[in-house]
Amino acid sequence: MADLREGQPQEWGGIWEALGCKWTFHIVRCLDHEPMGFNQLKDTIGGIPASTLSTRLKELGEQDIVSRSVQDTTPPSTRYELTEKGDAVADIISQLEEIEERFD
Amino acid sequence: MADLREGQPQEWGGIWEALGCKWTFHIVRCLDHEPMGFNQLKDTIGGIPASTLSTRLKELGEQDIVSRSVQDTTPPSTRYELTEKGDAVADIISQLEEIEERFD
DNA sequence: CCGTATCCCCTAGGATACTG
DNA sequence: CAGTATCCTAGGGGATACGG
Repeated sequence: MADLREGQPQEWGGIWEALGCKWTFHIVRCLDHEPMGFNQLKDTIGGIPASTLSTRLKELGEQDIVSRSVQDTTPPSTRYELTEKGDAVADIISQLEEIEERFD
Repeated sequence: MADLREGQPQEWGGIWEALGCKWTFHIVRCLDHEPMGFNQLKDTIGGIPASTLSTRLKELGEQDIVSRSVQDTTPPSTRYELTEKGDAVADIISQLEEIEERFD
Protein backbone atom coordinates (compact mmCIF):
# COMPACT_ATOMS: atom_id res chain seq x y z
CA MET A 1 0.00 0.00 0.00
CA ALA A 2 2.29 2.65 -1.23
CA ASP A 3 -0.39 5.23 -1.43
CA LEU A 4 -2.72 5.56 1.44
CA ARG A 5 -4.16 8.84 0.28
CA GLU A 6 -5.31 7.71 -3.13
CA GLY A 7 -6.23 4.09 -2.85
CA GLN A 8 -7.88 4.40 0.52
CA PRO A 9 -10.98 6.55 0.56
CA GLN A 10 -11.08 6.09 4.28
CA GLU A 11 -10.43 9.46 5.83
CA TRP A 12 -10.69 10.61 9.37
CA GLY A 13 -14.19 11.79 10.07
CA GLY A 14 -17.53 10.16 9.51
CA ILE A 15 -18.22 7.08 11.57
CA TRP A 16 -14.77 7.16 13.08
CA GLU A 17 -14.98 10.57 14.55
CA ALA A 18 -18.48 9.88 15.82
CA LEU A 19 -17.63 6.54 17.41
CA GLY A 20 -14.64 8.00 19.13
CA CYS A 21 -16.72 10.41 21.15
CA LYS A 22 -17.12 9.48 24.74
CA TRP A 23 -20.82 8.65 24.89
CA THR A 24 -21.56 7.48 21.39
CA PHE A 25 -21.40 3.76 21.87
CA HIS A 26 -23.57 4.02 24.97
CA ILE A 27 -26.22 5.75 22.89
CA VAL A 28 -26.11 3.17 20.15
CA ARG A 29 -26.27 0.34 22.66
CA CYS A 30 -29.32 1.83 24.35
CA LEU A 31 -31.15 2.28 21.10
CA ASP A 32 -30.22 -1.22 20.09
CA HIS A 33 -32.48 -2.51 22.83
CA GLU A 34 -35.39 -0.27 21.96
CA PRO A 35 -36.22 3.09 20.46
CA MET A 36 -36.74 5.83 23.01
CA GLY A 37 -37.13 9.55 23.60
CA PHE A 38 -34.61 12.17 24.57
CA ASN A 39 -34.98 12.22 28.33
CA GLN A 40 -35.52 8.50 28.52
CA LEU A 41 -32.26 8.05 26.71
CA LYS A 42 -30.60 10.56 28.99
CA ASP A 43 -31.79 8.79 32.14
CA THR A 44 -30.99 5.33 30.85
CA ILE A 45 -27.45 6.22 30.01
CA GLY A 46 -26.97 8.20 33.17
CA GLY A 47 -24.46 10.97 33.64
CA ILE A 48 -24.57 12.42 30.17
CA PRO A 49 -25.37 16.15 29.98
CA ALA A 50 -28.33 17.07 27.80
CA SER A 51 -26.16 19.35 25.70
CA THR A 52 -23.75 16.55 24.94
CA LEU A 53 -26.53 14.10 24.15
CA SER A 54 -28.02 16.64 21.79
CA THR A 55 -24.75 17.06 19.96
CA ARG A 56 -24.05 13.35 19.67
CA LEU A 57 -27.56 12.65 18.46
CA LYS A 58 -27.18 15.23 15.75
CA GLU A 59 -23.91 13.70 14.61
CA LEU A 60 -25.38 10.23 14.57
CA GLY A 61 -28.26 11.60 12.55
CA GLU A 62 -25.90 13.06 9.99
CA GLN A 63 -24.16 9.72 9.72
CA ASP A 64 -27.52 8.03 9.14
CA ILE A 65 -26.99 5.86 12.16
CA VAL A 66 -29.92 7.18 14.15
CA SER A 67 -33.24 8.49 12.93
CA ARG A 68 -35.53 10.95 14.68
CA SER A 69 -39.30 11.02 14.45
CA VAL A 70 -41.81 13.17 16.26
CA GLN A 71 -44.96 11.52 17.51
CA ASP A 72 -48.07 13.67 17.57
CA THR A 73 -49.42 12.15 20.74
CA THR A 74 -50.28 13.43 24.18
CA PRO A 75 -47.90 14.26 25.55
CA PRO A 76 -45.96 14.91 22.34
CA SER A 77 -42.82 12.85 22.25
CA THR A 78 -39.81 12.27 20.10
CA ARG A 79 -38.45 8.89 19.21
CA TYR A 80 -34.91 8.01 18.32
CA GLU A 81 -34.14 4.69 16.75
CA LEU A 82 -31.38 2.97 14.86
CA THR A 83 -31.46 2.98 11.10
CA GLU A 84 -30.47 -0.06 9.09
CA LYS A 85 -26.95 1.27 9.07
CA GLY A 86 -27.24 1.85 12.81
CA ASP A 87 -28.11 -1.78 13.34
CA ALA A 88 -24.99 -2.80 11.50
CA VAL A 89 -22.91 -0.47 13.65
CA ALA A 90 -24.51 -1.81 16.82
CA ASP A 91 -23.61 -5.29 15.73
CA ILE A 92 -19.99 -4.29 15.36
CA ILE A 93 -19.96 -2.69 18.77
CA SER A 94 -21.10 -6.00 20.20
CA GLN A 95 -18.27 -7.78 18.47
CA LEU A 96 -15.80 -5.31 19.89
CA GLU A 97 -17.11 -6.00 23.37
CA GLU A 98 -16.80 -9.72 22.79
CA ILE A 99 -13.18 -9.19 21.91
CA GLU A 100 -12.52 -7.38 25.16
CA GLU A 101 -14.12 -10.19 27.10
CA ARG A 102 -12.36 -12.91 25.20
CA PHE A 103 -8.93 -11.43 25.78
CA ASP A 104 -9.62 -10.29 29.28
CA MET B 1 -28.71 6.41 36.90
CA ALA B 2 -30.46 3.15 36.71
CA ASP B 3 -28.54 0.41 35.04
CA LEU B 4 -30.05 -0.46 31.73
CA ARG B 5 -29.35 -4.14 32.11
CA GLU B 6 -27.05 -6.09 34.27
CA GLY B 7 -24.07 -7.78 32.81
CA GLN B 8 -22.54 -5.10 30.66
CA PRO B 9 -20.11 -3.04 32.63
CA GLN B 10 -18.67 -1.53 29.47
CA GLU B 11 -17.10 1.70 30.58
CA TRP B 12 -15.51 4.42 28.57
CA GLY B 13 -11.84 3.78 28.11
CA GLY B 14 -9.93 0.79 26.86
CA ILE B 15 -10.44 -0.07 23.23
CA TRP B 16 -13.01 2.65 22.81
CA GLU B 17 -10.81 5.49 23.82
CA ALA B 18 -7.97 4.13 21.76
CA LEU B 19 -10.00 3.59 18.61
CA GLY B 20 -11.49 7.04 18.86
CA CYS B 21 -8.14 8.72 18.50
CA LYS B 22 -7.56 10.26 15.14
CA TRP B 23 -4.81 8.04 13.77
CA THR B 24 -5.46 4.76 15.47
CA PHE B 25 -7.36 2.95 12.79
CA HIS B 26 -4.80 3.99 10.20
CA ILE B 27 -2.11 2.39 12.29
CA VAL B 28 -4.03 -0.83 12.72
CA ARG B 29 -4.80 -0.97 9.03
CA CYS B 30 -1.17 -0.55 8.09
CA LEU B 31 -0.01 -3.24 10.44
CA ASP B 32 -2.75 -5.51 9.20
CA HIS B 33 -0.97 -5.69 5.87
CA GLU B 34 2.43 -6.36 7.32
CA PRO B 35 4.53 -5.72 10.41
CA MET B 36 6.81 -2.72 10.12
CA GLY B 37 9.11 -0.33 11.93
CA PHE B 38 8.51 3.08 13.37
CA ASN B 39 9.55 5.31 10.50
CA GLN B 40 8.18 2.97 7.92
CA LEU B 41 4.86 3.19 9.66
CA LYS B 42 5.16 6.93 9.87
CA ASP B 43 5.89 7.30 6.16
CA THR B 44 3.23 4.85 5.09
CA ILE B 45 0.53 6.60 7.01
CA GLY B 46 1.75 10.01 6.00
CA GLY B 47 1.09 13.18 7.92
CA ILE B 48 1.27 11.76 11.40
CA PRO B 49 3.77 13.45 13.72
CA ALA B 50 6.31 11.16 15.32
CA SER B 51 5.23 12.24 18.77
CA THR B 52 1.64 11.29 18.09
CA LEU B 53 2.60 7.97 16.57
CA SER B 54 4.68 7.22 19.61
CA THR B 55 1.77 7.94 21.93
CA ARG B 56 -0.73 5.90 19.93
CA LEU B 57 1.64 2.98 19.67
CA LYS B 58 2.09 2.98 23.42
CA GLU B 59 -1.65 2.97 23.99
CA LEU B 60 -2.18 0.18 21.51
CA GLY B 61 0.53 -1.74 23.30
CA GLU B 62 -1.22 -1.33 26.63
CA GLN B 63 -4.41 -2.61 25.07
CA ASP B 64 -2.53 -5.63 23.73
CA ILE B 65 -3.48 -4.74 20.21
CA VAL B 66 0.04 -4.16 18.97
CA SER B 67 3.26 -5.80 20.06
CA ARG B 68 6.74 -4.36 19.83
CA SER B 69 9.90 -6.33 19.29
CA VAL B 70 13.46 -5.19 18.80
CA GLN B 71 15.54 -6.93 16.18
CA ASP B 72 19.23 -7.27 16.87
CA THR B 73 20.28 -6.71 13.30
CA THR B 74 22.31 -4.13 11.46
CA PRO B 75 21.00 -1.58 11.52
CA PRO B 76 19.04 -2.37 14.65
CA SER B 77 15.34 -2.02 13.99
CA THR B 78 12.07 -2.25 15.78
CA ARG B 79 9.07 -4.15 14.55
CA TYR B 80 5.48 -3.49 15.38
CA GLU B 81 2.86 -6.07 14.59
CA LEU B 82 -0.69 -6.92 15.48
CA THR B 83 -1.37 -9.34 18.27
CA GLU B 84 -4.10 -11.94 18.05
CA LYS B 85 -6.41 -9.41 19.62
CA GLY B 86 -5.17 -6.83 17.15
CA ASP B 87 -6.12 -9.08 14.26
CA ALA B 88 -9.63 -9.28 15.63
CA VAL B 89 -9.80 -5.51 15.92
CA ALA B 90 -8.50 -5.09 12.38
CA ASP B 91 -11.22 -7.40 11.17
CA ILE B 92 -13.84 -5.24 12.80
CA ILE B 93 -12.39 -2.11 11.29
CA SER B 94 -12.79 -3.72 7.90
CA GLN B 95 -16.41 -4.45 8.62
CA LEU B 96 -16.98 -0.84 9.61
CA GLU B 97 -15.50 0.29 6.33
CA GLU B 98 -17.73 -2.11 4.45
CA ILE B 99 -20.69 -0.54 6.16
CA GLU B 100 -19.71 2.92 5.03
CA GLU B 101 -19.34 1.72 1.47
CA ARG B 102 -22.55 -0.21 1.51
CA PHE B 103 -24.61 2.73 2.69
CA ASP B 104 -22.75 5.28 0.67
C1' DC C 1 -41.32 16.65 27.89
C1' DC C 2 -37.57 18.21 24.51
C1' DG C 3 -34.22 20.32 23.63
C1' DT C 4 -30.56 24.68 22.51
C1' DA C 5 -27.29 28.45 24.28
C1' DT C 6 -23.27 29.67 26.95
C1' DC C 7 -19.26 29.51 29.31
C1' DC C 8 -15.22 27.25 31.35
C1' DC C 9 -11.74 23.91 31.63
C1' DC C 10 -8.88 20.50 30.27
C1' DT C 11 -6.42 17.63 27.32
C1' DA C 12 -5.42 15.40 22.82
C1' DG C 13 -3.26 16.81 18.56
C1' DG C 14 0.36 18.74 16.16
C1' DA C 15 4.81 21.42 15.05
C1' DT C 16 9.40 21.66 16.21
C1' DA C 17 13.56 20.34 18.01
C1' DC C 18 16.64 17.29 20.05
C1' DT C 19 18.94 12.40 21.73
C1' DG C 20 20.37 7.22 21.49
C1' DC D 1 16.60 4.38 12.24
C1' DA D 2 13.74 5.07 16.66
C1' DG D 3 12.04 7.62 19.37
C1' DT D 4 11.28 11.53 23.60
C1' DA D 5 10.75 16.53 25.24
C1' DT D 6 8.29 20.96 24.86
C1' DC D 7 5.14 24.21 23.94
C1' DC D 8 0.73 25.89 21.82
C1' DT D 9 -4.08 25.93 20.65
C1' DA D 10 -8.44 24.33 19.04
C1' DG D 11 -12.32 22.10 20.37
C1' DG D 12 -14.84 18.51 22.99
C1' DG D 13 -16.88 17.48 27.66
C1' DG D 14 -19.65 19.13 31.20
C1' DA D 15 -22.47 22.27 34.30
C1' DT D 16 -25.84 25.64 34.33
C1' DA D 17 -29.52 28.17 32.58
C1' DC D 18 -33.02 29.10 29.64
C1' DG D 19 -36.80 28.49 25.53
C1' DG D 20 -40.54 25.38 22.63
